[in-house]
Amino acid sequence: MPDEDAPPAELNPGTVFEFFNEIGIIQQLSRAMFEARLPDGMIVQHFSVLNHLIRVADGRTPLELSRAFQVPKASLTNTLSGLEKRGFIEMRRHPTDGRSKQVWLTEEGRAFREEAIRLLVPDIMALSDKLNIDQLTRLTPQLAEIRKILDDNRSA
Amino acid sequence: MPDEDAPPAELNPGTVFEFFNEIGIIQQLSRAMFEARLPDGMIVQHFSVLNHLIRVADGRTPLELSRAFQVPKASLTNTLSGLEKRGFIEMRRHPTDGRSKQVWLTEEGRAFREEAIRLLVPDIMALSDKLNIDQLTRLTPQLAEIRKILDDNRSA
DNA sequence: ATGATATAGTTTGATATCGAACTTATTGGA
DNA sequence: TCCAATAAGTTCGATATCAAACTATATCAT
Repeated sequence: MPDEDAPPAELNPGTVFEFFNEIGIIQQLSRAMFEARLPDGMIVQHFSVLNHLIRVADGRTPLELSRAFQVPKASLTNTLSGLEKRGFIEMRRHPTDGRSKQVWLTEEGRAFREEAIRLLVPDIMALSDKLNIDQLTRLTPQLAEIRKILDDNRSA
Repeated sequence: MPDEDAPPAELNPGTVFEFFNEIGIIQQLSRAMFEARLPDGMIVQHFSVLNHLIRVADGRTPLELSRAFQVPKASLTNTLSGLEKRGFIEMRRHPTDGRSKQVWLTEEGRAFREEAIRLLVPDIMALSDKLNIDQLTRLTPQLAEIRKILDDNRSA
């Protein structure tokens, strides 16, 4: 059965829905691909945190991280405790705000991230044969733009 | 040894990471947005199944659905039991294969989906003011292409 | 026909997610 | 100063996810 009475072609909710549907499947597949290469019980979220601490700088607070990843702070508590248990990060008291903490990378954490990347590269290279990297490079900023709009919309 | 022909300069793994990172955040945000409008304990996966059964046709088997959504069949078992408990689907024996089952929509299921869409449309319309729908329309087939590559790569 | 193998779906158990309540610390106003 | 309101992080409980083992059925080779 087709949709309701023809709305203006571009405002069809199905268009938006299809877009998010593709996003969801890609996320599912890429997560599985990454996690297959990570050792033990490490999951993408663990790796993402290490990566973020390298890219931005360590010493971030849990709240900063939860905002960066758009997940509830309770989820971060869990992720960070996993990383701490493995000795990849250190939680220190915040120097000026007693309520807060800082997340610092350990040497083991840095080394693990490098090793993880080394393990991932072959997969990515194999994909690169098939993926159009130019296309990916063009898509990323467009996705970032959409992500920002969704994020603003959320808090609005 | 493989040839050492100059690799394209863009083969930086970071490019691919960034792409998947944006995908992940958009997925997170859009899921939260949809679920905020769904009643009770309904989650996106429930809605997606109803939607798929309408779009394709009901009478699909659980395995077909798990392939369509790229999730393990054990996850589908759980999702389907939630839908069945709410009376939105009926599980029937497969007419020719005793190992299998068929998933049929009930009237309640169809009605619920229509109602859910009605509740989602205002959000999507609000977004449409800010999102560039033409851009979205251009992006979707490109994402579908990437999704196919990832999917093939998975089973290969 | 018959046993071996493969397939559809469920169960189980372990972990991830995350809203809500809670604890502790900071801030701001009187 | 004091206390009410706010903020950072944790705990708790309920649910989702999913690999591995399991059950039941089908298919294939001999």
